[in-house]
Amino acid sequence: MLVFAEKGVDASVIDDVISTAGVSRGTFYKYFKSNRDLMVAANEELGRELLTLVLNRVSGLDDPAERLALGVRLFIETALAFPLFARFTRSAGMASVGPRSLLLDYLPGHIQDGIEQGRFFDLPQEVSLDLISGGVLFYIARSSESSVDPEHGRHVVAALLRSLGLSDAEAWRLADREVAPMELPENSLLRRSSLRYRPQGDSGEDAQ
Amino acid sequence: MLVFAEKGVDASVIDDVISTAGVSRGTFYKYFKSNRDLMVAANEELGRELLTLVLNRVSGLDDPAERLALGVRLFIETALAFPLFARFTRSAGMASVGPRSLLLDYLPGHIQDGIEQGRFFDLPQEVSLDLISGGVLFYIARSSESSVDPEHGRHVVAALLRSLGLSDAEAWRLADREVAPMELPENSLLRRSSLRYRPQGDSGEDAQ
Amino acid sequence: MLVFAEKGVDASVIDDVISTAGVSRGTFYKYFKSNRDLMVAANEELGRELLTLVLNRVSGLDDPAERLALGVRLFIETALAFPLFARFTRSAGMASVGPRSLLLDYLPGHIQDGIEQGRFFDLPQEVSLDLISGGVLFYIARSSESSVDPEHGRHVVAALLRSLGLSDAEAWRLADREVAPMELPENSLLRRSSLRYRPQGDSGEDAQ
Amino acid sequence: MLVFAEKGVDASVIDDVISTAGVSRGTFYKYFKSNRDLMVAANEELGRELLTLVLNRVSGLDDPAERLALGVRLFIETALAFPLFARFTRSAGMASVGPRSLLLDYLPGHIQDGIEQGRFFDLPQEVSLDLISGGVLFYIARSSESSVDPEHGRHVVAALLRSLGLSDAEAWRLADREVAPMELPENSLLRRSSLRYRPQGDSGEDAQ
DNA sequence: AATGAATGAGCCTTCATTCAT
DNA sequence: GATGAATGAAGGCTCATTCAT
Repeated sequence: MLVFAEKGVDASVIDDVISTAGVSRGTFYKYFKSNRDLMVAANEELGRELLTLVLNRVSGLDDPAERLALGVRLFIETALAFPLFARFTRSAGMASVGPRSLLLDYLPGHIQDGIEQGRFFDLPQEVSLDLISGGVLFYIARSSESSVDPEHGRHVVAALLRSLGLSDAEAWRLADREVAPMELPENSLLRRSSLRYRPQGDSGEDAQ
Repeated sequence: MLVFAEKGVDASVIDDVISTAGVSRGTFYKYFKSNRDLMVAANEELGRELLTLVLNRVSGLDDPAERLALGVRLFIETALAFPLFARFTRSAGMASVGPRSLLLDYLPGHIQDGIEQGRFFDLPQEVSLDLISGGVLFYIARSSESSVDPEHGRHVVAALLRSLGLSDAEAWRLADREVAPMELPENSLLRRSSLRYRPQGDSGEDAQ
Repeated sequence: MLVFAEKGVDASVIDDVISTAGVSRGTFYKYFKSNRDLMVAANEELGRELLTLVLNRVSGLDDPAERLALGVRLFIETALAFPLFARFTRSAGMASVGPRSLLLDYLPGHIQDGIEQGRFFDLPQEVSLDLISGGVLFYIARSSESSVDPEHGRHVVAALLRSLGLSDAEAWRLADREVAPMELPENSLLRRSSLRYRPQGDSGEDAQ
Repeated sequence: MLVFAEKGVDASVIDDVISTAGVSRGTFYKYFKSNRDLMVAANEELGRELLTLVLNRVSGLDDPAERLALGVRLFIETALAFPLFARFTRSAGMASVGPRSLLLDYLPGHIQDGIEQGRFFDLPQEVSLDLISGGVLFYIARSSESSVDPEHGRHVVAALLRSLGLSDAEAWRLADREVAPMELPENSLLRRSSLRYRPQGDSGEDAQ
């Protein structure tokens, strides 16, 4: 994560990876077939971690709109709390929201529920996903380039809820809730790597 | 554009560029300092082209919401009509919506007008931009990976308008208009390059 | 001369040459077959210039030791007075004292005379040339790297005369004379180019 | 050494170096950052080798003039005995006598001693160095271009001693001694590379 | 199981030289 | 006679990958 966040996913690496990991070339190849392999693995591991936590927090809620709102808020707040995560997400670019990603696992169910319960308009599923993924990713990416107003996360969520069909009042009611920060498990990948993270100046050069 | 669309911006090229362009190595370096230089130039040229056309179509309209709606629709429809454009946009990834991009030049004015005229909620400007840029980019990117229902462009626009504060009815009124396709000038970069474009199977490997 | 002095003879050039000369690529090739061609031409022209002047100054003297001493002093003093010349000489390296060079044209006759008149020991001609060329070149080269004590030119000449067989007293008598600076003709290559010369920091990188 | 001697230091190589060394491109860059890097390293290694041997031979002598004479003779004789060394030295040009070179490490001490003991005139140190370095380098360079009379090495040494202040008789007494050839250690860089050296015709093209 | 030296394909970049205008 | 766009050979350098130890 440290390397991908800093260099971008496509800027060559392996040497950086192994030196950052304190591991030999040979060892790297014992565990990963290629660089992208590692990136995919890291992405999946990270996704699994976050998804589990989000689902824990969300599973008790009846209202799909509330589940969706809270989930997206948690995602955004985690990105703000862990710049490494925001940076990694930006580097992974649209791949981070690709087929095997957290958001795409998490969202469709809640959206579908919302439509069935009449809380959301009957938008085509893909369109909803594009809007949410795109909006969230851009907001997070921006947060890793310049500092963003942390309150704006609520605006993002409210706007997304409105686009799905909620009234402004309703949208704000859900978006405005206080949200306790995620509690990462002791050995969490994100927690461990964030400990070593020292953000570098952003050249913007290799950004996606 | 042909090369960037096919290979992705970061899968290095130059050799492909010059053979596609039918130009020698030395000539390339006479005009561009690096590969990324070329990409930036192409992106800017393309942006200039489209922006000009969009502004022509939009400048007569009084309602900022209408201007925004039409502009975004035109952008989306152009991407669907010119797969090369969609593909290029996906390859350029978030860079295509970066600081010097079409959308960021086009949008802020209209959004601001809309807020001042009371048509839009008073969202933070950046949040609006994130939502629109992100949503549109994701929709276009998806259109270049698999085929999308061309009607969904209207859904995207309607949803964005709702998120900005329009009622559903109002949003649909604007999003549902018929839109005449863009008429690219004879010597347009996009038109000329599209003539040579034969979409390739998408490996997904290097996709952003 | 400006370019060769600055970049060194082997560091690639032509582009620098033509831009310094304010001349087009094509024009360059009309007059010179290659870069080295130009360098040889410049070296010859410069040599001719200096040789003419030295011979004028020296031809009236009967004593071959005196002729040699004055000639070498003039060469050295010119190098100190025209840093461009010193720099160029250093860049040309041993080539500047190569087969077609000033010194090799100038010296042998006087040395031979000196031997025949019993002023010099009967050293092998080549050995004398090595000592004089080598010593002078190194002194000049050093002067273009760091500043040297201008008085040391006399020491060089005195030492060379001693090595050829003169007594220390005799050597100093000849080496210590005041020497009027060379008067370069109006259109002299060296004078004209020196006008434009602004010494750059010496990296020492490409130095010979 | 083989490559530098043959091609000259500035006629770029790497490809020649690695094919001569029977080593891959990557391996080259594992050990040296650039071509010049390698050249510097070779020069230093060679210098270290010779300096060690010379010091061994010279350290027992009380008379600094004798030490200097023997050292220079050894240097010259080694160059004549190992044409590769002569050729390499010529190619390295003035760099071979540059700041980190053998001669500059070796000479100053003895010269200083000589002055203090009244054997040498009180020449400025740099001037002595210029004369000795320049004279010796030129003699060696010439030996690698055409064949030189091996006896002339003595003339060079005698002349240098005279220039430093010794009488002709004294100079010859020291310069004329028989000198046993240097005994290079088994694994000496110079010895090993000389084994593979087959001198090529000298085009003179790239000569320094 | 870990190591890291070695490999070489792949790409980038420069620059001498040509030649149509 | 002068120009400068175009060329492409020549070399530089990096980095993913292999493999003997």
